[in-house]
Amino acid sequence: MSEAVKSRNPEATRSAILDAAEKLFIEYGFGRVSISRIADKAGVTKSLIHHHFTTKEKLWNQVKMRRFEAYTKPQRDSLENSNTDLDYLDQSMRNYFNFLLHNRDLVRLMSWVDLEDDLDLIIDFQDLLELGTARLKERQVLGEVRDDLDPKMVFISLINMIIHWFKARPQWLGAGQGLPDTPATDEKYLEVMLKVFFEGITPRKDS
Amino acid sequence: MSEAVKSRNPEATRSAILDAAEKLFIEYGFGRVSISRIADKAGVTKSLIHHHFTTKEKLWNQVKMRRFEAYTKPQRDSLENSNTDLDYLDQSMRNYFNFLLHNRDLVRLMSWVDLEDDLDLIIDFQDLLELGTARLKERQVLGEVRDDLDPKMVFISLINMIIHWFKARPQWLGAGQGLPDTPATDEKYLEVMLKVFFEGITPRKDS
DNA sequence: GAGTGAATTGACCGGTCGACCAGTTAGCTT
DNA sequence: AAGCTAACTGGTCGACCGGTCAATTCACTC
Repeated sequence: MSEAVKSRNPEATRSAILDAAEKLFIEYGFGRVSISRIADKAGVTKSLIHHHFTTKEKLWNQVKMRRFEAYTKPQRDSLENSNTDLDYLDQSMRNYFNFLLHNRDLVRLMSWVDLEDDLDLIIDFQDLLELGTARLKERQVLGEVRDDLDPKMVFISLINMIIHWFKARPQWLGAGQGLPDTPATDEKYLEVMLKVFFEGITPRKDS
Repeated sequence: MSEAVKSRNPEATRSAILDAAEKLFIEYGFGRVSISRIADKAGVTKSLIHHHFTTKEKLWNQVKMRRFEAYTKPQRDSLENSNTDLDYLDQSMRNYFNFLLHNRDLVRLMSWVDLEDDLDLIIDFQDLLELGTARLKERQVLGEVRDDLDPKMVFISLINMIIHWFKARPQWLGAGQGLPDTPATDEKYLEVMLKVFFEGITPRKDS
């Protein structure tokens, strides 16, 4: 113990509890995780968790909030950025894809949240939807995007193609057979998806 | 009681239990549902559930199996069908979309299963992936589908666009604001998605 | 350095969990 | 009608659940 460690550090224990809870909740889901288990993993007494978070349900909320805020904020910033030509959109999608690739536990968390009905968290997604739609509309008036497509729906189907790749990834890659679980597979999906998407939204000159 | 009802009907009680368990598991997830609750809903004693299914985990497996078999079988039949021109593919996708639209609890069940790691169920999906890919390949050699696209990935992104619409539907439609929760919204998404998809996979003549 | 309030502890609560088991009952075979 | 097997019941088990509480310990202020 060369470092002088404060024997009391409420903020550190708080986040230690949140870290442990996050890992367990994401892995097993709220219902299958007990407070004692979280306490063990965090190296803390059960009562201390109740002291800091009152109830299991509230702890779960804090876990979700903390993680989602770190997610939606940079996402929103990115969408609010001014430059939105198609090359930039392409790059944004790649960024988003790679972000989820390296934050698969976040995707899992989103899946759990989908299955509950947490109204608080939905609002953030509405914001993102509005922003993304606005960006697509800008391109539409410039004639770079087919004008017979509702931009809102285009944005949603785009997001769906990306997110659901990671949500259902174990299913497609699973069981050894089928697709190999390598970065190359992710890359291949990304390329095909982008090709289909951009070819699909840009207007045709022929026929 | 005009009907003569057998006082013992093991097959009926079995499926009564399965029905009750299915509804509860799909709604709240495995971890949040207790055997007693299932017993109550099924109008049956707790012990009887253990008699028929031994353990809670095994009951959950039976629930999943029963529901997924009823799902994958017609799906496989449809994909094995001979006619596979693009119009037919279009119709298949509409059918699949509408099927999920009227079986949203099945989508929920799929979401729960995604979050666990049930290796048994994955195999069925592998089969469907192979079949769908083969169908797309047939069209590719005929020049109806761009040949720079990996058919496997095309099929996956197609499925992703459909399934994830229903998985994330509450999120997009939620909170009152945003998109209205009406059949018209589903219809609109379907149309945009199909337009983008077909435009995206067919070869261009220009440039 | 006395006092104060939050951090932390361990013991404990009633309730419910999944599972088990001994015993009863009904439907079938012969 | 006897006998057997599977369906079904009620009671009970120990473990663990989420949550509470009183008591202790520490870091800080004045």
